[in-house]
Amino acid sequence: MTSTAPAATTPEDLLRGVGLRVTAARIAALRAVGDQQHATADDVLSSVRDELGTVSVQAVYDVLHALTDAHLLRRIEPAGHPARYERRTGDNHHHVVCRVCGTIGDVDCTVGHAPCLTPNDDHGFVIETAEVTYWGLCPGCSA
Amino acid sequence: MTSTAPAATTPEDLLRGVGLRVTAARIAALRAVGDQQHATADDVLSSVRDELGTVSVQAVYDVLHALTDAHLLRRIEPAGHPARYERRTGDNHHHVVCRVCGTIGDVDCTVGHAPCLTPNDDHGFVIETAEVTYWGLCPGCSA
DNA sequence: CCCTAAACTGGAATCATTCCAGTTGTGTGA
DNA sequence: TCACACAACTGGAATGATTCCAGTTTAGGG
Repeated sequence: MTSTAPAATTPEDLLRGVGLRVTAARIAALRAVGDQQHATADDVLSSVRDELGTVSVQAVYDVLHALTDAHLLRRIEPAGHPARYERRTGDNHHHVVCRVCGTIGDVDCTVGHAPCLTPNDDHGFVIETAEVTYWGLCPGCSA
Repeated sequence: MTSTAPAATTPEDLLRGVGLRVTAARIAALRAVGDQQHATADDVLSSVRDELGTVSVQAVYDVLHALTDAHLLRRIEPAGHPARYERRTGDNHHHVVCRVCGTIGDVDCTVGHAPCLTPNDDHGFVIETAEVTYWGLCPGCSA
């Protein structure tokens, strides 16, 4: 680790920036997801416990909700898998999910900027976002 | 309703066509999903029970799996909602989900045929399908 | 440095779905 | 036409992710 760069936004600053109280659990969770992109709530729980000792399950869910609501984290929920969290927020990127092992990769939206965002028949729905999930096999499982 | 056309493929024929045994539960489930597009397992359970009397929870899940595996049904799983089943299979259509009430609408893929199917960086994944979910508000909830 | 709302604890509950072991029923081969 | 093997179904218990709840602790503004 040896956190060299003092200039980079610290977890504390991030939290204060969105008006959230600074707590050990939040800092630890933020770092956990930074270290392990696409972490599950359970991954975060282990990671936070490694760092802080005893932390309740509920605390981790609360933290993840708070951070997600504040847009410091983004939650993705691939069908048939527990929810996963990532730090890349704000950009319109999507995901590849491996059918075999569940590994997830990030995919940038290439065609223009928001390709399928405008269906011709929207059934009168007011559409806010389009989410693309690619299903396939990861390098390891396609062997 | 008044099922006039005798030529149309019957549930029995559909089942035999894919090599599945013809059972009352399967016929009822197939009709249930036909009547109520995007039905949940629970919707199907009620519907099948209305028609046949006592049917076990497990039977409905078994039936839905069998029909899904045989491509007579397609399963969709919007984040935060129980799985839903539909009869439109084989075509590459997508879904709009209402953030408020969970109502689902079908959306045909317009841009070309499979718009976002080819991300430029696929991380070495072998991609099989692309699934698009639009999130927004249905006509009722946007009022 | 004190107090209040926000955050956290720990245990029970919920919901969709699956597991399991025993019973029933479809449809094929004799 | 019928028996029998295996697929399908029964019913009850178990699972896994997540949430609810009521009481306790703590961050940080006044």
